[in-house]
Amino acid sequence: MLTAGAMMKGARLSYAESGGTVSDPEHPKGDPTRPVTISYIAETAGVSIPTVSKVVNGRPGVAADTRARVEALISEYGYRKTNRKNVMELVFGELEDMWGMEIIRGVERVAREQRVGVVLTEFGPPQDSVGHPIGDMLARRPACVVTVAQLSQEQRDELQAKDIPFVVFDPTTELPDGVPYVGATNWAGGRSATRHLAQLGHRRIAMIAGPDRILGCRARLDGYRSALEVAGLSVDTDLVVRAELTTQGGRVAALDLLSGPERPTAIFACNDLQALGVYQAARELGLRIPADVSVVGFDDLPVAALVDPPLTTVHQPLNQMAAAATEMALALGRGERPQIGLELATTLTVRESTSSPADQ
Amino acid sequence: MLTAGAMMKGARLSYAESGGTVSDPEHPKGDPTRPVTISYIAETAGVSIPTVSKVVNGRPGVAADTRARVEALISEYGYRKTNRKNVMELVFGELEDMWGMEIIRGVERVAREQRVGVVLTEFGPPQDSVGHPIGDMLARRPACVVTVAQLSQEQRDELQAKDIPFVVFDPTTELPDGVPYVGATNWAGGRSATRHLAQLGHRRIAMIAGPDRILGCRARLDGYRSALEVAGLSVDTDLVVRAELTTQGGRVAALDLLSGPERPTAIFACNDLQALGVYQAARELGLRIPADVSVVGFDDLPVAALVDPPLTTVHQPLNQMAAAATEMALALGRGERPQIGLELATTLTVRESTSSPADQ
DNA sequence: CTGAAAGCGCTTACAG
DNA sequence: CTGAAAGCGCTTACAG
Repeated sequence: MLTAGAMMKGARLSYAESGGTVSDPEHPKGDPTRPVTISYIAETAGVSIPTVSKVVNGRPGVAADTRARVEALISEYGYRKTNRKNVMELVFGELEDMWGMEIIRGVERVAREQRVGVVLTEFGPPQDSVGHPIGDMLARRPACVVTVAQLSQEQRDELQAKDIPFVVFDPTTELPDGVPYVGATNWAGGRSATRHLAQLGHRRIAMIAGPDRILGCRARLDGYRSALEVAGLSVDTDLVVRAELTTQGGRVAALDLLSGPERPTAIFACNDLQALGVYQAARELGLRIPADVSVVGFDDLPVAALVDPPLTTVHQPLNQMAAAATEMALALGRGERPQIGLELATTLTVRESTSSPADQ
Repeated sequence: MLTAGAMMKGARLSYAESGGTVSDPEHPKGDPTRPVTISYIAETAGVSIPTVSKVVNGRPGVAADTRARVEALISEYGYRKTNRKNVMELVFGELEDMWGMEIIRGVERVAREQRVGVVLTEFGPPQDSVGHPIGDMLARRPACVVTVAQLSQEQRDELQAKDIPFVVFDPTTELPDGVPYVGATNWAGGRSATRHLAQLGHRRIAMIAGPDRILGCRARLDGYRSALEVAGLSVDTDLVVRAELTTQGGRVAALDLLSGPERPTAIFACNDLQALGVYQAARELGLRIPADVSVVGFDDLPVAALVDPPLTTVHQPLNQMAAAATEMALALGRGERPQIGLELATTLTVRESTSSPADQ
C-alpha cells in the first residue's frame, strides 16, 4: 500500500501501478466501462475512502478545500455510488387523468436529459394497504423525490433522516420554511382572469371559489378580489360561492348563481372541472355561453380546448413546473444549493367562452 | 459460531442468541423495521450465505429441496436484496395525454401489489437524441419491460439477448409468433359499435376508418363490415372514408360524408378523436347530434363523457390491459410461463350521441 | 451440492 | 479534520 503522501503526488499513476494492467489512467483499472468507485476517487484525490464518503453524503467533518477537491473529481469522473441507483421518484397521491400526464412529461424530459430513471409511485389512499409504497420507495434509495402527493410532516422527516432530498409539487398547504417546492402564481392567475372579465365590461362577476383548506384556492380568490378592487368594482359576497373542485360542485354552484334574480354576467371558476359544471348548469337553464354568461376556468386541462365553446382559462404551466421541480430535486441530490421555492407564472388563455356583456 | 446442525434445529433462536437483544424471533435483531438480510435467511434456513445468494439469483448448484426451503423462507419473510433493482420499465414512444394515464394506472396497481417499482421511460422520436433512454434502460437491468412503444425487431432482439422479458402493449403491427402481447378485441368492438347503430334502425351507416398500417384499425373496419352483413345491409364503399386518427382527420372525413346528397344517418369513427372531429363538422354544417346524425367513437377517452352530447363509444379496458401486461411481464421475469398473448374484451358504452333515425 | 474464504463498494464509530 | 479499523450486505471463485 502506498502512503498518503505518495498518493497525493502521483495518484493516478500509483493507482494504475498498484491495481492493474492499465494504460489509460483516466479510467479505473483501465476499463472505461468499469464504474468509477469511491476508492478510485479517494486515491485520485489523495484522501481516504471515509473522507470521500462524507463528501458524497454531504456530512460534516471535511475541510472546505478537501471537500472542494473531492467534489471536483466526483464531477469530473461522474462518480455515482454504485448502489445509489440512478433513479429518482415521482410520487403521486393518486394518478389523476386530467393533470398527471403533463407533470409526468415535464419530469421525464429533465430526467432523461440528466440520464436519470423516473420511478413512478402512487401512494394511494392511506386505508388502501396494498403494498408498502413508502417503504419500498425508501428501499430503492432514490437520488431524489418530486412529490405531487402532500406528504405528512412525518413522511418529510423520514426522507430528511434518510438524506433523500425532495421537492413538493404545487403544495396545497403552507409548508415550513426551507421545504423545497414549486408552485404556480395562483394569486396573479386569479387576478388576470378577473381583470379579463372586467376589461370586457362585466360588472357582475361571480366566483366559484374552492375549499379554503387548499392554499391555491385562497390565493385565486384573493386575486379575484384584488382585480375587482382595481377595476373599481365592489366585492359582492353573494357573488362568491364555495364548491368542491369537481364538475358537480361547479354545476350546483352555478345553478345557484344563475337562478337568482340578478344573475352575474360572468363566472370565474376556481378550476376547469368547475367551469365544465358551469357549462352543464348553463345548458340546463337554457343560457348560452358566452352570449348569456361568460366563463373562465383555471388549469387549462387538455379538455378545455375541446369543449364547446372552447374554454377561456388560466394556464398553469404544469410541464415547466414539473421540469423545474425535477431540476431542483436533482440539484439537491447532487449536493448543490439551488433556489428552493419557486412559483411559475400562469398565463391567461383566451378562447371562446368569454365575450363582452354588450353582446348579450 | 453455531454449527449448521444446531442452526437447522433452532435457527431463529440461535440467531437471536448469537446476534442481539431479541425478544421477537420473527425479526432480525428484534427490530421489525430492520430489513431482512441474506444472512438472516441463511441462518434461519440453516444454510450458508452463498447458497441463499445462488437461490436468490436463480443460479444453478443448489439441491432442489434446499432451494425449496430457502425459497419458502424468502417469501415468508419478504426478503429482497437491499441493493437489488426491484424495478420494471414501462416504455412509451411518446407520453400521450389522452391514453397514457389509464395505462400507467393499470401498470402501477399491479406493480405496487408485487412491490416492484415502475420506471417510466419515454423513447421519444428517434431523431430526438437527447439522452440515451434505451441504453440507460438496459443499464438499469429491469426485471421486465412493458412497452407501449412499438419496438423494432432490433430492439426486441437486444432485450432478448440481455434476458429481459418484455410484453408489447396493444401492438399496432403483426408480431412474430411468441412475442408476448396484450391487446383489445378490436374486431369485436367494431362489430358491436356497428350493430348498435343497426339495431337502432340505421340503414346508411358510414365509417371513418383509420390508416391500414395500423392493425387495430383494420380489425375495427372488418368488424364494421361483419356487423353490416349480419344486419343484412350492404357495404357501400362510398360510406367508408380513410382518415388519420386525429380530430382534424375526423372533421375532414365527416365534412366529406355529410355534405353529399345522400348523407349517412350514422357515423362510426375509428377512434374518439375522430369522433370529436365529427362533432366539429356537424356544428359547421348545422347538424344536430344525435337528431341529425348519430356518432359512435372508439377508445372511451376521459373526454368522451365530458363533451356535449356525451359520446357513445367502444370502451377499451386500458387499465385492465395494462394490468394484464404487467402481470404477464412480471411472471416472465420470475421465469414462469404464462399465456403470452391476450386480447381483452371491449364493451360498448352507450351515451347520448346515438339515437334511432326515426327520431330524426 | 455446499460453504469457507476473499473480495467489493460503501458506511460508521472513533482514536488521534 | 482525518483516516485506520471494523463492519455490512452481497458476490464470486473454488476446494472439498
